[in-house]
Amino acid sequence: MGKGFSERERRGADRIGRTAFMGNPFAEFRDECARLVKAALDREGFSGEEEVRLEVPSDPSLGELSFSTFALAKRTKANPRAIASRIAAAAKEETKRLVGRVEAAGAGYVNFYVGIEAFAEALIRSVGSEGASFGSFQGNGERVIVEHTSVNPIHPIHIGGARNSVIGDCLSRILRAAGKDVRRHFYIDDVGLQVSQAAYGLSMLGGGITAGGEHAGRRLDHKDEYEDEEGMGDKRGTGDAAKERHKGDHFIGFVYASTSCAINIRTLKARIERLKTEGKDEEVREEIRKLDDWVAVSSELRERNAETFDRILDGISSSEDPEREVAELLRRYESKDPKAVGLIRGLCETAIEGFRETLGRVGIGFDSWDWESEIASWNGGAREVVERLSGSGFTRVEDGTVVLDCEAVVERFGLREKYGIKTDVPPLTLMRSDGTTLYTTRDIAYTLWKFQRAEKIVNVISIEQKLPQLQLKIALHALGMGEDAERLMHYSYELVHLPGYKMSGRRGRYVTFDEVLDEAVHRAYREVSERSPHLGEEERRKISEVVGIGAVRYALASVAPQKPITFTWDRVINFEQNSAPFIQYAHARACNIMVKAGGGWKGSGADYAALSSRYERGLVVLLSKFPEVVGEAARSLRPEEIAEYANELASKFNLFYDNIPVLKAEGENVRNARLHLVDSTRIVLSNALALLGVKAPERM
RNA sequence: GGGUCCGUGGCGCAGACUGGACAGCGCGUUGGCCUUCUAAGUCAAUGGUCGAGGGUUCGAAUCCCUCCGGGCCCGCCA
Repeated sequence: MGKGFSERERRGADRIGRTAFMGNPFAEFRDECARLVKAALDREGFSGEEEVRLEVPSDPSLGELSFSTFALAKRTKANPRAIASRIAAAAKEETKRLVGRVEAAGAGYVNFYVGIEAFAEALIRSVGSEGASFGSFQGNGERVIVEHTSVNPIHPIHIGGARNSVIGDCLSRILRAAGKDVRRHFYIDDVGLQVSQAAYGLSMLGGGITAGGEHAGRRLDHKDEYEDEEGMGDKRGTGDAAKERHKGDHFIGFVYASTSCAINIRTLKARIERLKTEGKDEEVREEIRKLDDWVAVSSELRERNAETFDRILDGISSSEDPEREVAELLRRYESKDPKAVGLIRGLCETAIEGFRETLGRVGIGFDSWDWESEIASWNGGAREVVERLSGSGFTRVEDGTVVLDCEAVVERFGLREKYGIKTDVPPLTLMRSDGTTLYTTRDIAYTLWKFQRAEKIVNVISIEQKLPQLQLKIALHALGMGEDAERLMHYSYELVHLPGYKMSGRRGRYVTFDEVLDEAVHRAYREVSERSPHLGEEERRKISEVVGIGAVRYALASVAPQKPITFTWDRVINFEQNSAPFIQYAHARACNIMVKAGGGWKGSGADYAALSSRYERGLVVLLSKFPEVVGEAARSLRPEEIAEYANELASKFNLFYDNIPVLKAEGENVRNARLHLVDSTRIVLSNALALLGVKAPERM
């Protein structure tokens, strides 16, 4: 898309694309073309022109790169077509290495074609010698923290959170390939009001949700569930009853939804009574609508697990003031009261255990799990932020709360234009009247912590938090850390919607990542069994895991992050073209050829000049672009570019596969050249998939 | 209401930061291709006023302005 992030934010992402490459035949070809154009311009008397810009022609038959003469023609009042022919003619006089042909074409273009013999050999050498690291390069070792996922430990990771995880993980892989020293951080928001609410509900069940507790007793075996039922197509945002019984994060999600539901119903009822006595009919109707919504939620929840729901409901009904008790629990947790710590930490540990299981299954790991309580709360970090900001003169005290006047900071440091702010930035409440801190305050403390460990920070956080992330930067300026703010990026992405409604953790309405993965693997298994009945059961299971999970990862990584996604099973689990399985299949085909070829061909001669068909040329050229694609994806932080590249490469390979015989090629040296090409394709497909965190099976 | 992001064939997307040669791809629909390296493939046909209107430019899906439609945000939630 390219519009999602400002140029300022992109600069924050660094100019990785300009870093020196190890083996990069296409960059060499590009340099050679530029040199030819410059030399030709000099010969023809167009001296002192600025940097030569080359474009990729719209049609491969027009060459691999082209130079357009329109701008030059405009300046010199000459005919663009005539300039093009003069440049082409002059360029033909120069010595060339990777450039094969130069031609004038169209109304004013000079087209450059690779000389396939030299170029293919250069490419195949590079890929062969670099192998799995072809496409990645040495960077400056700059430390980058990528914070991603960071879902609240009060419900399982749903499909929206999964988008965050996959994007964050792909970004980490791509930045690492670009030579950054990447650390992946998960921020555990254990201090918030929501966690306290979940823990409060949990306390009504007498604790005990971890292994050995009453719910763990009904643990199901994963395998049983596999063949459980034909499909889960009718399950929509109602949770997964089986998972709720055996996976802690799912159970916590249920407890949290039940608690927030019970509290909301109770609060709304009280408010409606009060409004009625005050005769505010309009507002009464409004509140009744909200109540109706929550009553509907309550019956959904009750249907899932009546016993647990009723116990929570009873507990909350008999409480004098549940909202106050939740706030009290949070206050006690922030002051590290042992009982509160035991309760909340237990809940969080259980939830995180569930996250680890889910994320581990899709190959997502972290270098650091950062507890908000430890980094921002118990060590006084957030308190210190409040104090330092108070000393900055930009805060005021309102009704016992401490508030940061963001607008004043924006004015003082001239941030309006810098951050594209067109309206007033709302003030940020830093501290509640009961002395507890708010999320963004703790996030400021966390950010200071991160800057002690890295030069750059990328926060993968949904678009919903755009304003608080801006306020965070503003707060850094207020602290005199404006330069650090420049090295902090909010990498935002749009939400995943469900067809009828928005996902809501508080309402327990979400499609979990676990159920999507289960369903994907289930469908992949059916697919594999149908297509490859000759494979053994064990291998079919393995392949379906890789294929199903790859499909989900690809679906989430391949859509530009600033586009909202509406969840449908068919969309997230696709096995046809433009999917991970399509790419994996191309890889498996390439592997198959290599297996059948054996190893004897490697040392013998190869005729690279024979790789002259449009299929082979196209493949060679596309392979050679991989390093630049990686550099570009890293520069612009766009994993979807890798996805698209991999898809295009698979597509080009399929064309080659269907049109050009390899094992039955005529002539030993031609066969060898093609085998080199297939092997290079295999390696690059595998490297590209690796950047997306997708495994490349050798058979499917 | 204000801000912001998005709007490309029936559906889902790429192309936009960095303007260039007839706007690509998938799904769908219709019709072909497995005695040749895996048909999760491939070929052909079908289908688009690039939301609308202005402007800048030799040239605009791309840059600028206005408008229309949708997502998101505007809390002592996160």
